[in-house]
Amino acid sequence: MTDTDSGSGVKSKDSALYNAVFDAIIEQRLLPGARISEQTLVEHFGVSRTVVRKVLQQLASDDVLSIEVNKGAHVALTPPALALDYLHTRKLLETEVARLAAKRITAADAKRLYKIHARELRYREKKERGRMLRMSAELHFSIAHISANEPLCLAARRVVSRCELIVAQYERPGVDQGCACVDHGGLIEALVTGDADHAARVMAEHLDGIKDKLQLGDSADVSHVFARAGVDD
Amino acid sequence: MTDTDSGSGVKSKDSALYNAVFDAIIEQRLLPGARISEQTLVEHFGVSRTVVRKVLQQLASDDVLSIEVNKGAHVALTPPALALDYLHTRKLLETEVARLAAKRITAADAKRLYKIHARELRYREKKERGRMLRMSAELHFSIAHISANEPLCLAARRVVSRCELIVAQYERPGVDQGCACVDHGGLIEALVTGDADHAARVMAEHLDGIKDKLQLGDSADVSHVFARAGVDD
DNA sequence: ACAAATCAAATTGTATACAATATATTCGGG
DNA sequence: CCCGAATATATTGTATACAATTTGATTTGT
Repeated sequence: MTDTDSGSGVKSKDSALYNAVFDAIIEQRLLPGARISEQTLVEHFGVSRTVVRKVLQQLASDDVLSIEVNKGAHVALTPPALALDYLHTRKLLETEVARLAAKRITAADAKRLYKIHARELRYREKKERGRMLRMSAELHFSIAHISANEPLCLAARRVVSRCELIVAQYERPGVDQGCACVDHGGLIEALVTGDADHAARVMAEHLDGIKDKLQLGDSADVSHVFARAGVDD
Repeated sequence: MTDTDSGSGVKSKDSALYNAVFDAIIEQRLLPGARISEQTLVEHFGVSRTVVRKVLQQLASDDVLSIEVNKGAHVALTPPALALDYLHTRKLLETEVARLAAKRITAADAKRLYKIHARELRYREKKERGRMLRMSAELHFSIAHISANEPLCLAARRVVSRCELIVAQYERPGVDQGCACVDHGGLIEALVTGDADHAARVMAEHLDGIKDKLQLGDSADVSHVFARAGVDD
């Protein structure tokens, strides 16, 4: 996202902090459930708690972290049932995003998308999983932006962000995962076609593909958390 | 909304302030564009600017007011093009809400909806327009709640709220307006049917009805602002 | 009298200080 | 040795103080 500033009262100083934390979360350097203390951010960024707290509130309203009273901020942790709701909502929003984007996409837009996709693939090569995920999200944000419907775009952004966390939480350990980012090429092609229904269909398939790679079936199963075993406490 | 507290770090003290401002906006005691100074809220509610500012941020993230740096908070003002985007997004979200709600609605849920609708009609009788609008919004919130999809519900809530402001801004002065709240009876009936597609269709028609009552056609037309004429420039 | 510049008041942004709560540690008992 | 209560530490919530910016009034010049 280029302009995190626009919209509601965010000074550029803040957005550095916002972006730093946001990126850390999306790139899985901070995993779901991880605590984020105010003090840490204060020391790391040299700003007062006032602005730290403001940014944390922002991130909470953007669905990537949750704040509990007197307990502080944690990277959002999503129970299986809620995860399904997010995936459902994401599909609703992003299929419509795809429809609108297909109708409005310009050559310049397409070029930007391909550029992001290229970067994504490059990080994939270099095994820089975090950066790859960041680019994947960026691609979805950019498509939402092209839809040129601000409220839809913002809603999509929230849901997409949270779904990145859901992937982090529920992805099958073994699976190459590839993030289904190979789909992205086809998705962009579908958009440039200009066929709204086709684009929506491809987006839907892409999202179904992501869902299928998750381990959400049996809600009680958290065994994969201890997958890299051998470690006794 | 019963529990504004849950979700992200809001202490009950705050939600009194939040609800007061939110209601004032929805009930059109504060019209789009109206300035909301921090000092005013501090004096009226006996809390510090810290919590006032926090609540204002919340309201901004809920799309009912906008905050500009160094200029403070204003009740959200929506340009015509953006209004159309909101109406479009609302339709997308609320038709899906209707679908899910139809599948999940219980007898108790239906009873609650009818109760709200009754109150709405009563305020309509008493010509208490503000309260009526509040109930109208409450009804839509409740339906969203029944859908039992949290992210969808929250997104719908934001968009519905903002659309109330859009109505306030663009409603034709003469038209009885009735808020199309007479539709609500039929909407509830459609939901209790349990037929998801039917419910979605009725919701869509309801929203189209609201849109038709607005003066959004020619984006450059702001003449109605000076409708109660006699005033030459 | 009107316009522009200057100054004063008010309002918002940020930092810090204090209060309340939660977490970690220590000490005592079983 | 382990468990629980009490205390100490750390962290969050709130209020206040100071800085920066904006807004409105006053003054000055033409």
